[in-house]
Order: sequence, then structure tokens, then C-alpha cells
Amino acid sequence: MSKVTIYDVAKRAGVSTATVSKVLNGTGRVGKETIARVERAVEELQYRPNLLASALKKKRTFTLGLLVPDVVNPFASLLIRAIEEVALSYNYSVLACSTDNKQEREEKLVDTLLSKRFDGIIIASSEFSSESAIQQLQRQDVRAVFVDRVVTDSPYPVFATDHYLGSYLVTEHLIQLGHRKLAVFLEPLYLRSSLERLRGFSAALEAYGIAQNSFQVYSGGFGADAGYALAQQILQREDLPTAIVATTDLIAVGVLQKLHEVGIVVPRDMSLVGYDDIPLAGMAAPPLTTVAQPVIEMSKLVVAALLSEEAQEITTTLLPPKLVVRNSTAAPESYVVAERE
Amino acid sequence: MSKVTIYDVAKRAGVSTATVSKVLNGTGRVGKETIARVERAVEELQYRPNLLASALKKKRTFTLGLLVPDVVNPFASLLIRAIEEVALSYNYSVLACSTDNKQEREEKLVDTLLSKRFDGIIIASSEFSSESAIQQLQRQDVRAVFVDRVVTDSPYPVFATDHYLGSYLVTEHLIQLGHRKLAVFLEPLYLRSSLERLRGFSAALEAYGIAQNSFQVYSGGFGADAGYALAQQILQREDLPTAIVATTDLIAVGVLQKLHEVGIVVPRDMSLVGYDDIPLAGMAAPPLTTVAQPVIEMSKLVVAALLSEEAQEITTTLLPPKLVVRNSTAAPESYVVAERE
DNA sequence: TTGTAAGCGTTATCAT
DNA sequence: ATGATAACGCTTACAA
Repeated sequence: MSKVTIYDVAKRAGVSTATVSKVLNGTGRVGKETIARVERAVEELQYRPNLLASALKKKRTFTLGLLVPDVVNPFASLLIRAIEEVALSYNYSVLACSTDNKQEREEKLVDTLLSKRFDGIIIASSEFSSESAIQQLQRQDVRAVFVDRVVTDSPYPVFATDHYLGSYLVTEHLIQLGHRKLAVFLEPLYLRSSLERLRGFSAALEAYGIAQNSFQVYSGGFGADAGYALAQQILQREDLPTAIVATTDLIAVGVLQKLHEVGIVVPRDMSLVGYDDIPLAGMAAPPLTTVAQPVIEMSKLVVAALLSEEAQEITTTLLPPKLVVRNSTAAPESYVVAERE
Repeated sequence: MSKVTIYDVAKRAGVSTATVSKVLNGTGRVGKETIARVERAVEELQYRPNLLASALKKKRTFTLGLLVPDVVNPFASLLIRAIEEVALSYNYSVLACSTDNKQEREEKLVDTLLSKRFDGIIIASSEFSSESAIQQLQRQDVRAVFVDRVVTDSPYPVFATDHYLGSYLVTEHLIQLGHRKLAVFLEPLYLRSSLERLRGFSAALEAYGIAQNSFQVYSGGFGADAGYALAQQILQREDLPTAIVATTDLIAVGVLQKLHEVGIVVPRDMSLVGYDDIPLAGMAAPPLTTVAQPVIEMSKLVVAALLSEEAQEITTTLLPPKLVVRNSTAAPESYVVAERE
């Protein structure tokens, strides 16, 4: 630990600690000359204020806690980075933790964050376990917000992408390309975000008067493994869809891998879209058509909400996603052929 | 901020704060009954000790700082997660920051971490800017370690994968498959890790008596973009190599994309290997042969080194990488076959 | 076994 | 414009 304290600086500058504190914080009036002396002492001593002591007194740690399912998840990384950037502009740091969607773990982490007295907590973890976490938070009074997880009756502000809309847009894109036989691959259905995505998918079909069959929806786990497995499953069918809406880029990549294995070429033989627009999406072969979440915008709102002086309004803010068209989508072959005739 | 303090607990339990502290920390002798009373009070009041105050007194924050180039980079994520896990087992949190390999930014971040009095700082950022960061650290006395970046004359322990060996292994794998015309794609050459990888590549060729030409080595930026560009560059050549050693999975993915575009099939027409074994490597089409870094093992050593009671030994520890053979490599004969039209 | 009280390094109030 | 000094919430000798 750094041994030099505000006392050392005060002594060296020949002033009181109060004065040093004032120049350091720019509070109160201090003579120009005094300021210079203090600053020189700080420099000479390589003094770094102890933020622990400062925080204890000021009740501000300049740190935000962030809960995500897994920092390794590309979308989580994207979110972490965006929040980190915005926080930095406020002179804040952010400590991100992986909950693994495990309730016990989440509770333990919330406990820690609470003890460390962070100035705000951002929950971007699954809504699955948030129930108890919410209770924990409410008993202490910390600012908190939920991100990208629609949670009903939340006592905290919620910021999320309009997944219904995103899903609608990307499905519509496929339909406009001529697809009529679509399937949707979802993350587990207990996630509200999955349901929203499903709703958007379904609404798009409805809007264009396309018949809907329940067997068009597939749902498994998370990640590429899930996509791979789901693809394997759908390949058993006699009548394959001409396009697949994967509601996660990771799932899409898994699908891509399976299709590649069995020699189905995307988008020639089948179209495929993802969701999230993680960096990987642009690097897939072929680059994935997907929907981008407004991560930066969302992060700005989130941090601002946490750090604002005013009382928090408990509202849900839905942000608009953006369709990103790349090369994994094309008109279905039959469609093209039909046009020619 | 939580209003309940140790005083409230003491009052409620009818004991002194000293006693409460003792039962909370398990230090000193306290009567069984008293313990029960205190614990009940803690529970009823939902008391969470203020770790700021505690840290101020004990000089331990139970938090580690971690500097990586970019949390979005998949390998960085892997490292962050591994360190997070190990730290958690010690009841520690880790705050990861992205330096963007920018010196100014790195210095600012180190400053912040220093002020927050973290118990240790892990530098996994580029050696490029570490010079000044090291100086900053040394003036304060914090524990620190370097990870995955070989830095000469480091005043701190360094833990890194033996990139020379990893590169050697994967190159040898290619040679044993029958490849004789190899190229290597590297990250910028001012990175010692790049040089080590190059050395391993070269040594393998040497060991097998394969002629080496300078134009076999290509070096550009980081990430898939770089790989894509490098691939584009090499495709201009008349005599293509039969295998490419990309010293990063991300670079390999970029290469894959370019090759895919021009219709070169991996590994039939050309073999390709990556490095790092990020999750993406296994999901590429085809899944990438690569070399895995012992991230978990490394993280264990790193955290242990930071948290150990004993004086730090300033040594460099090189950990062995592991060759992971998947489907992006094959004997070059097929390439010849493909040539005959 | 339990309590008193002096810090830990800041900031902020109130004098001067 | 500057300085004493009392907190902030906890830990830890040292007493009792």
C-alpha cells in the first residue's frame, strides 16, 4: 500500500490537510500560490488519494457493479465494453461478474457488490434468478437497473432492446425475400426475451398472411452447441424450411456449422439470420444477416440513470434494434425459379 | 447506501461493536450465546459490513485489478473469466479494464486502480505501453504481475504461455502432415509474443530442414480484419503455400473468410491453423486446429502469486501450451489433386 | 468473554 | 484564505 497520505502532502506543502483536500477536490477557496505548492508536493510525493477513505466519507465509490451471465459470451462482452466506456467518461470503473445464471451465485455476488458499496448495480443477467436478487437489493438502498431483461414489476428502471421489433424486422426481411417456410430457433422459453422474439416472428408471419405451424419453433439451450443440436433436429424433417431465424448469433453459428457439415449451402440452399450482431457475425462464412442491439445508446442511458442526481423513475425503456443485412440471406431457390416461369 | 452499521447490530444484540466485529470475522473468543445473538441481529437488520471501512482499516480490499487490451477480445474474455473464477475462490472480485493498447489510457487506468487500493494488479495488456505503467506501479508499493506478456527486466513476476513452443508444435504438426511450403501470419512484430511465435515457426522449419524465405512471414494488425487483409495479400503470389500458420485464432478466422470467398477449401486446398483456442475456433467452418493456452493453470498461479503472504519472487514462469487438432489441417496431397483440372 | 477507545485516510463544518 | 476537528464504519490492542 502506498504509504504517503494527505498528511504527508500537507506537511510538505506547509498547509493543513483541509487545504490539500480542497485543492484536490476543487472545493472551497484556496490561494493561487497555495494551490501551486500543494500540487508540487503531490507531484513530488507521487501522492494518490486513498479512494477508500474518500468513499467512506463521501459515500461514493466511483465504481459500478455489473452482473452478466458470462463475460465470455460475446454479447456480454460487447455490453461490458460499452458500459465501461460510458462509465469511464464519468470517471467511473465497472466491475463485471459472471453469474452463470445460477441463483445462488448471483446472490453471493450481489452480496459482495453491496458490501463494497458500489454506487450502482447493473443487472444484465437472466431474469430467471432476479427475483431474490431484487429482494436483496431492495433491502439495502442501492441504485440499480435492469438491462436487456424485461422484468415485470421491477422496482428499478429497465432498459432493453425491443426484441419483438427486432425479430419482426428480420423475419419480415426474409418474407420480403420470398420465403414462406420459416422456422425459428430460440433460447429457452422461460426467458422473456425469447418469448418476445417469438412474438415478433409470429407477428411478421401473421402480417403477411403466412400459415403458422407449431413445429416451426425450436428451442434449446444457449450458444452454438444449442444451434448445432437444433439444426440437427430440424434436418430430420421431410420438408425443410427455406429460412431459419436464429434468435442469437451464437445459435446461428451453430446452425451454420451443422448445415455446412451436411452440405447445405447458405444462403443458396437455405437462408439464415442471427441476432445481436456480435463481432463474430460479420466474420462467419457467410457473414450473417442479423439484428444489432443499440448497445452504446443503451449503456449511456443505463449509466446516466444510475448516476443521475434525481430520483429514479421506475420505467421501462425499449430501444429500437437495427436490421443488418449481410450475406446469409437470399431469395429461396424455388421462389426464384417460380418467378422465372 | 445501506444505513445499518455495526453499531446498530451491536445495539440490537446488546453487545459492543468489538464483539460484533469479532463474531463477524471469527477472531477472538466470543461466547456461543453471544454469537447467536449477534447473528440474529445481523439477519434481522440485513446488515452488510461496509467493506470500505473494513478495507481502510485492514488494508485489504478483496479486489484485484486486471488490465487487458480489450474485454471484447475473445482470448481476453477467456482470461478474465478464468481469473474471476480463481479469485472468487479466494473471495476476491476482479475489476477488468480495457487499455486499447493506448499508453495514456493505460496510465490513467493504473492510476485509478492504485487509488482504489486494490490488493493486486494483473497486467495482461500489451508490453508496448508497460514501461511507464511499471514505473507508476513501482513508486507505490502494490503487488503486480504480468500475464501472457513477456517483458524483460520486469520488477514483477511474469506468467506466460511458452509461445515459442506452441508455435513450434503447431508448425511441426503441419510439417508432419507433409507440408513443405508454409507461411506464418503474425500480429505486429513489436510484440514479443509475436516474435516468440515466429521463432517457434522458424525453428520447426529448421529442425525439419525446410528452406526458409523471408516472404513467408506476413504481419499486420490484430483481429480478423488483419487476417483477411493478410490473406488477400498472400493470394497475389504465384506460388501459394500449402499451409498457413496464423498466430491468433482471430487472424485465422479472417483468413478463413477470405479463402472461402475465393473458393479455396480448407483443408482440402490449403491447411490453416490458429492459436489461442478461443471458443470460436471450435465453431469455425471447418473447426480450427489450434494451440490452447493453459489459461486456468495460469490464472491459478497469477492469483496465488498476488495473494501469497510471502515476498514475491521475481521470476518468469513459462507454461506449456497444448496442440488441439481439429479439421482445418490435412495432408497437402489433396491440394495437388485439386490442381489438376 | 466482553468492552473501551484509538486509529485507518479522507472530507466537511465551523471557526479564525 | 486557511486550519482544527469531528465524523465516515470498521478493526484491534489493551483493559476490565
